[in-house]
Amino acid sequence: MAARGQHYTAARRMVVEALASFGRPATISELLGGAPGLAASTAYRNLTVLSEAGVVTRVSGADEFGRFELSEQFSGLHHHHVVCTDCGLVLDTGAPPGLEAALAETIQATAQANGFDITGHRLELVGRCTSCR
Amino acid sequence: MAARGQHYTAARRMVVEALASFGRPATISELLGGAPGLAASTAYRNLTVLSEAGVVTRVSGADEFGRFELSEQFSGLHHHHVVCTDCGLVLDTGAPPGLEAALAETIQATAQANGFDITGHRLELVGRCTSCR
DNA sequence: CATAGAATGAGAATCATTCTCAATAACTCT
DNA sequence: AGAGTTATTGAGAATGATTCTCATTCTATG
Repeated sequence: MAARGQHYTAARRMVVEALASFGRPATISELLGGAPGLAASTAYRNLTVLSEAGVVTRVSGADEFGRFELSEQFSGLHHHHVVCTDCGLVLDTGAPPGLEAALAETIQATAQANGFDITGHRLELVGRCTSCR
Repeated sequence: MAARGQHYTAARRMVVEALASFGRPATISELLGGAPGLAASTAYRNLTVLSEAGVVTRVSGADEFGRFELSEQFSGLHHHHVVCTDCGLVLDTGAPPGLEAALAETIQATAQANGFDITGHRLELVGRCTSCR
């Protein structure tokens, strides 16, 4: 962060700590609820900054709200998401080794086929959560 | 479509044909460009209707624009996406059998762990496209 | 502690998307 | 084919999440 000429301020700490306490991708309004006194414009600005710095990752669910979570290098493990098509809830879920191995092969093949420089992947399992069923 | 008390009108045909001609997930503005004379409000409305009818699928890329494509049952094969983190371009890519098998197992396990009723999955390989490199 | 650059907050501005509503088109029934 | 009923359209207004503006306040460092 400092290496980018940026400060790790109180507002940014609030954002990071609020995200950490959720343990799943949070919307901006959830974030503002979990960080009292934080201005919306500051939250958006810092989410962008933190995202560029690689601290935070933007997640897209089933609805149109942007969701954010701590990047894998800060939150711990590589993981995927389960998305509810009804209410938009997003939860974290594990990444089994067998699946990751199959993904690695696919990525290799896809990179060659499309000329993309592939840096990561996102897997979302979509369905309906317990309360929407 | 008729079973839902809805008409397959000229405007809807335009949307479907424009999407078919793209061969990849298209944004609304791309769609409007490919369907001259179509009102934006009609395009949005019909995208919602067609999506509820299962003809069209909403895809989320790296940027905040909604993208749409024909559903798998109409376009042909099950597939995944490659997303460019710079320009937001989304392309279709294949779904190798080995990967799908690994996914099926993961889905099974995840459903049990989270209580979700999982109906599908989305895989996005993220990276940078040829022109953004 | 002074200074320069970075960050903040309140509100205005943007812009994709959704809504409203009067006019028009598409089906059904006879 | 014509009348009646319901669905659809289009233009613009309204909504709402996100971004921008700018004067003020903080941070780090000499």
